[in-house]
Amino acid sequence: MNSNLKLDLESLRVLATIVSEGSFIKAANALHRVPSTISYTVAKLEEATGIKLFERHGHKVRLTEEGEEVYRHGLEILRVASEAESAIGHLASGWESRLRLAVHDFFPEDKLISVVSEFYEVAESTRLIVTTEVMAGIWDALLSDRADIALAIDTDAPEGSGLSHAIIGSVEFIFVVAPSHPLAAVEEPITEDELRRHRVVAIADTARQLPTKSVSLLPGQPVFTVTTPQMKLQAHLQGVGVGTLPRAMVQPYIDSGCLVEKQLEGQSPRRYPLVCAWRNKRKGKALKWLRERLTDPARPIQWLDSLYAELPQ
Amino acid sequence: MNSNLKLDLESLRVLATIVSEGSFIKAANALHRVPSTISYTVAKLEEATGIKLFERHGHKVRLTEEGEEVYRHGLEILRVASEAESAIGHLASGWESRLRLAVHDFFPEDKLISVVSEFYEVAESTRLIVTTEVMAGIWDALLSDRADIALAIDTDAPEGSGLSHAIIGSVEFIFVVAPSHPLAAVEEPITEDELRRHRVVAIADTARQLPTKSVSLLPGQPVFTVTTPQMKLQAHLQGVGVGTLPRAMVQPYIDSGCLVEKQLEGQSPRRYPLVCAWRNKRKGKALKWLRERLTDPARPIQWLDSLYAELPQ
DNA sequence: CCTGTAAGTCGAATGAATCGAATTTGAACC
DNA sequence: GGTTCAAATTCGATTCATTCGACTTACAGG
Repeated sequence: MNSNLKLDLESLRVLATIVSEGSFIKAANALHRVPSTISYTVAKLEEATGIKLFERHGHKVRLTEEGEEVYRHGLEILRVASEAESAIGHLASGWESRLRLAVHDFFPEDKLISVVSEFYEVAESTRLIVTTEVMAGIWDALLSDRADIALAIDTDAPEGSGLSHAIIGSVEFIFVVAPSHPLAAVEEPITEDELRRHRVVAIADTARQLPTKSVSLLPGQPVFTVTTPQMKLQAHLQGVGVGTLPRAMVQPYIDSGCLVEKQLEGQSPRRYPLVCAWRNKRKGKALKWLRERLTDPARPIQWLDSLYAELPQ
Repeated sequence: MNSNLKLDLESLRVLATIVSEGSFIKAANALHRVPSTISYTVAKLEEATGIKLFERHGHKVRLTEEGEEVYRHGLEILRVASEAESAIGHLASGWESRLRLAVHDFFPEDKLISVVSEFYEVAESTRLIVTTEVMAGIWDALLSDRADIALAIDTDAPEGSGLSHAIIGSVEFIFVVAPSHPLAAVEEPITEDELRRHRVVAIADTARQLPTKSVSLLPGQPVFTVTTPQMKLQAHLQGVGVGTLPRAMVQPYIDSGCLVEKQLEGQSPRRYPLVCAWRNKRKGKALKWLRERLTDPARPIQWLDSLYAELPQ
């Protein structure tokens, strides 16, 4: 029943204007048309719908009951059309319809949410899609076009891949174990031989195409692999394994005695840069805004424990 | 921001057809247009939106990312428009957009619901609004145009008011009291003098303009007024008051000994007609269908205890 | 290199939308 | 009861957007 009757938006706009203005003449003025045009359009619409829309009492007109119903439907259509027009307008002026942000798992959610809400204030019509990735997964997402912009840890972007990046801060990773864990009692610095005997907790790399990287994994070392930072933290707390975590994430537990920081032989606490990366071909305004917001030195975001200035070297 | 860009449904229909058919040519055939018209319309739409909708690879054409977004919005608009067209089509063919049915409180809900579901099978586009009224409230609703059709008890329609009605059954009202109530022990028939001493339960009349009627209320008799039949029934069960109720409603309680039927002096059990009434000016198809369904002798509805045939006189 | 298919361009024809002037209609006022 | 005013409608003329059809361009596949 794909009704043969064909409405057109212009007639509905005229109808809506007549109703809101109160008379054909006023509608004509509002629409910069001559009154007879309004009459013509109404007659055409009545012809098309087969419904008498107005009761003519000489020089006064009033919507009929059915006319009112048509008017209501018309308003609904116009509302939807107007929303679409607005969204399309944004599109045309360079705002993407969606922007995909890939974020390294370690970036704290609360900071992210506040940036997202700033984003929506300027880019209502762009829907932001945030995914989390781990390690090389971030770069993989950018390169395989699953993301338009990314927040990563470490600058290990593949060469000549059409990606740009800016350093926006740094994060200190430290080695922690539960107080009940055997390593807690071992004298510092812990040697590689000692370390090798204990299970390490690693987060599964989400890269699908790039080779996965192993961070501070010793050959022959037993590994417990988890999928989220929260699971890794839990594993540490319960002594299931050991490994490095951002200082900002574990400091509260160290303070309360639930975790113990240990120095490793030949490995001072390591600082990695936090970077914002993007495909340098893309030009949309939403991408531009988000990139500039994230990399603006004047409005730094305290992502983890540290700011750019603290990055050594 | 009431965007200056003016979409038109025809262009969107063309866009949708191109996408669903897969090429300009096939769209042209489907729309009974010549191919160049399709080109023209697309160019016009691209001009209007300021967005390149298609990527031209020689003689193959594919939606751009933005084009896809416009297409999606277009589909949404067309969907809403099509729904409206369908509803307007129904309106034009005489189906009201709404039908207001006023029902006397005593009509059982389960029977009503089954009629309503039959109604919606034939009249999807008409929304049925059911209200309940008490006594003269029913006629008041019809007369003051708060209802289009009504189910009432007793035929006391005001004269010459433009209403018609048909008798669709009858209902027997009987006098009942709780076994614990003083009247339960009184010898039948109960005299007016005896009756006058006990509180009667009445349902508040919902009429707003017509004079309210008092049914079997004796002068000087104390009254407990409630708003629903269920409350009246409860009042009877708990011995708060006495009065008449439809036999169909109280029979289970009589059977289980929770209520006792008593004969009143000079007042045999009374039968009242059930009537369907409507304003005889109204002409919509939904009203016609519902009126015919409710008054069809071939498909009687067992509203309360009785059918039309049982009405005395 | 040809052939077939699809899209785009252009000029001409068509007819729907708009205009403006004249007419009708009813309400308001004297 | 007549006059005036305001609003809607009718009608003929005009314009301009839409459509057509013939032609051109671009590419894919044999």
